Amino acid sequence: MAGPDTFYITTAIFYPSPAPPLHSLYEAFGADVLARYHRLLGDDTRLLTGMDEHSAQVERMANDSGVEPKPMIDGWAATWQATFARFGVTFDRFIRTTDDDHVRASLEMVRRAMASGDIYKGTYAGWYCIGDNEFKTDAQIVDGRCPDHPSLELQWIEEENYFFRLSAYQQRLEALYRDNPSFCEPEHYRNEVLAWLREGLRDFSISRAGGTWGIPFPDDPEHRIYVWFDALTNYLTGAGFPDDSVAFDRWWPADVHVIGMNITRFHCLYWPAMLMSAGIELPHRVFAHGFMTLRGEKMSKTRGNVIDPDDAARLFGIDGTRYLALREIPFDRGGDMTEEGLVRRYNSDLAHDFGNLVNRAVSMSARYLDGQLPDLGTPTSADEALRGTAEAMVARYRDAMERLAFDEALAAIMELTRAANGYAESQAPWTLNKAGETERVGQVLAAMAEACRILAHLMAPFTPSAARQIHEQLGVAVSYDERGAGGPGLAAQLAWGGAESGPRRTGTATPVFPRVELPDEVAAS
RNA sequence: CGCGGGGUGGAGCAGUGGUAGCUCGUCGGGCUCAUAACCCGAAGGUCGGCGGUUCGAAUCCGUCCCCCGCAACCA
Repeated sequence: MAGPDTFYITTAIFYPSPAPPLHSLYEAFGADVLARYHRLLGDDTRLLTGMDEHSAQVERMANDSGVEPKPMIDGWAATWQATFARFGVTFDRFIRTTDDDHVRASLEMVRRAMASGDIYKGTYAGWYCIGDNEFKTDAQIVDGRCPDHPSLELQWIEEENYFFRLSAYQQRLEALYRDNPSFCEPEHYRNEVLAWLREGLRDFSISRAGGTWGIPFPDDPEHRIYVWFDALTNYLTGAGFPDDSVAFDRWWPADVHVIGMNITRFHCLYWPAMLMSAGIELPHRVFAHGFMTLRGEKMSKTRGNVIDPDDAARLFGIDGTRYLALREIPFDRGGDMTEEGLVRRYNSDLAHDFGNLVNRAVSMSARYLDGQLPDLGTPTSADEALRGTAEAMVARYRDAMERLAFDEALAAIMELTRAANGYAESQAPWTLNKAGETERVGQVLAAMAEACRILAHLMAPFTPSAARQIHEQLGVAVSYDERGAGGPGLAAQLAWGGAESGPRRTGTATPVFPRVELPDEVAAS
């Protein structure tokens, strides 16, 4: 491992809709925090996200509206990209499965599977709804009918399809999980995958006949490539496959695919088999995150309880929204949220504990020291204790970040924050100032500012613009860019008394996370 | 018996054999630098039920009950 390491992160590609709801952004937040963290570490980092555009639903919606699918989703994709960017998601590419290079990548993957003898023509049989123009699985059928078109008789249709020989990969996938169980994390979702593996793998259909929306199957234009060889392949396209071998060698294999827990079957069984068939290295790991619920209910369009991220941002700001999503909903298992809980968490963590800590340090520095912050000086035992807590929390944070345990990383931040507030209380610089002990006042405020400087670095992946504002108020010259790249490396920045600390002039104390009130209409609902 | 996850003080969680911890909330006190913030202390749990193993179980075994996810617009 010489030179800067590369780190390639992907999100799943999202199912098309006019604009992203908060629960889709949740996955992007997690991936972005990880990307920013790796940039801060000094890794050469790439974040890929995008949209899965070749769905029957898209074709149908376009037909219903009397428009072509492509122009319709061009607008949707533009909105998604703009929203992601607005919420600070620093993707390097927003891939669309209609992109030309992606079409080439998908075709190449099918060709390679064919060359390996893993594709054959078989019969796909099932109940077909002429209202949806799509096959329905048993579980989708209610009382023998399509729930969306109960007046129509389902048709039993047998169709010639191409199949991928997943069954041939049973032993190789078993070996994969035996030798490298962390390929799929966290463990509770891996257990489910292992259970599927024990049940035995069945070949899956990779084409659909008819239709014009989708990538034509190689040498058989009557068929379109069905979702798997189209969607999953995006991770390769995003790394340069198949045209740019220099980029591909650099980025592939991906370090982590961040996905939702509903698609582990495809990423943890189908995908590695497809890559084995194509003779391509496997990604290092697939990380499945849990889902967020609102007041105990799954978010869905039908229930009408999806959250518009801009509504959240109006109340909590972009940074606050990012923070709350990852703090309230443990990434590895999901969780429930309520409006009251979010407001309480925001005020408690960001406004009252963290924001207020920074505000106390900066305003006392201005008031007692005329903004001239001295060096840390010779530490007292209280100073040493604060430093010890800082070092312990940095270690805990880094361990948690490696595991994508963002809620734990944030808990470590809050523990250091509380320790710093306690330090302020016990050292009482306001009392020292009255007693004229100006040297000790400077030392205490320098220690508080040092804790804040480190805390802002730890917060930076989660709340990038707030972290920047805090560093400005502390008088710290940040050397990394808006995306978190180009700094001196996190190890140096996080050391107590390390890079970017020392004597300096502090700025004006301005609340970075103003307290918020629960809006009446939300409180009443 | 489809497959997974989970049931711990008011809420959300940690805790895989040996005095039950954390955050929020509640109550009391302190401080006054600060965003009516901060700090300290207290109350509150027979760890879903029953049975078993053990000197000793939230923690191991058995069984039962309940909730959630895996299939549907949806991450």
